[in-house]
Amino acid sequence: MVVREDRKEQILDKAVAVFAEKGYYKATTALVAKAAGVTQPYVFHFFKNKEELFNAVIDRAVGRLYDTFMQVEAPADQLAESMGKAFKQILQTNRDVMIMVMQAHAISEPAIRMHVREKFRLMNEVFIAKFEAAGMPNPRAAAGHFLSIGLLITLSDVLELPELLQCEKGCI
Amino acid sequence: MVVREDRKEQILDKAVAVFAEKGYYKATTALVAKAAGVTQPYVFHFFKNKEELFNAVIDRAVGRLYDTFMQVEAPADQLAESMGKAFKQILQTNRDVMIMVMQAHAISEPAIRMHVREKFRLMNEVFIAKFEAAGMPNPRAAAGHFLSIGLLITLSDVLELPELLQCEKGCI
DNA sequence: TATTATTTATTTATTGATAAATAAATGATG
DNA sequence: CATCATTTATTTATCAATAAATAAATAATA
Repeated sequence: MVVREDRKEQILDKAVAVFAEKGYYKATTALVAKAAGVTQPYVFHFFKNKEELFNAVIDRAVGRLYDTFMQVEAPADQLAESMGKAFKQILQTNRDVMIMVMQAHAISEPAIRMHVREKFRLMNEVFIAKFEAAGMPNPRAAAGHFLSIGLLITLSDVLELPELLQCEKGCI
Repeated sequence: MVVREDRKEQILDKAVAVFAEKGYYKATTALVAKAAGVTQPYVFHFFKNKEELFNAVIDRAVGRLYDTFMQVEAPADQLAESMGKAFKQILQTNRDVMIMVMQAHAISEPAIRMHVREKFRLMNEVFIAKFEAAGMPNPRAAAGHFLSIGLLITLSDVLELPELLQCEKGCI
């Protein structure tokens, strides 16, 4: 027997990996439950439905990404590169989080779509602010480019095509 | 009554829109059938299963993208920009094709994943060759960057967040 | 402190819906 | 009438979600 909040955290914790590996539709609530060590119906004791579960997991995941990027400190001319490295670092330390967030826009469920949209809108705003504060010349362009790198890294990782990131001299 | 091949083409033709709008899992074979003006079970007369249908649709879609990019002619120093514009053009003229291809890697079905992987591997190769032939300095980097722009444009479009592409001076 | 009441955690069993896929029947046409 | 096109009817499987039941923990009270 575990107190409610702990159990909920535990489910959220384990769900990321399931959603990242299987994708929203193939990630059954039974699989999430199993990963968390509880029974399938019990998941619905904490989350109204599967969509709400997913959105809660997304909240945490985006929070993680957010924290990591906010920690990056570098002079304007190196910030973009440092942030890019942070992306690759996250892929190594928190792969599930990255994969899940960077593929979330492919889910057509309206409630999820709306939620994901808001997350990306916010992330973009935050990135622009950070790049701007660092005194970068084109913060909006940099933010967009930064996101696009995240998408490419994820694509490369998911499809197991490292050559997509491979370029001439050290690259990214 | 229509001859077999025509009907098959018709199904493939209509399926793109359904897959693009709904995503693989929410795009039921019934919806595809309805869009093509046939009954649901009849779809299986042309495709062994849903996965095969999807892969066939992807083949066509990638072919379209391929054709469009191959048509782009520009001197080395303007090629990247011209290709970027081609992306945006495709989004306007063949939105479904673009959306579908650029989100296909989020499908976890092994047979589809493998197929999509091969398509991207090939596209990347082709892009590199094109950039190289044009005499661009870093063809691999350019190809990767090019793909990443495609991903970002798609994200921006799907989430209805035009600001992700908005940057300081005209942009992309 | 022993006993009872009440809450909180969790499971088992079940339902209803959806969707892919198969098989059998019907219709058209050369 | 034989062949190809197409539909109707049906099966099977999967899964989210609900409901009912059990077990464990905590609180109340005598």
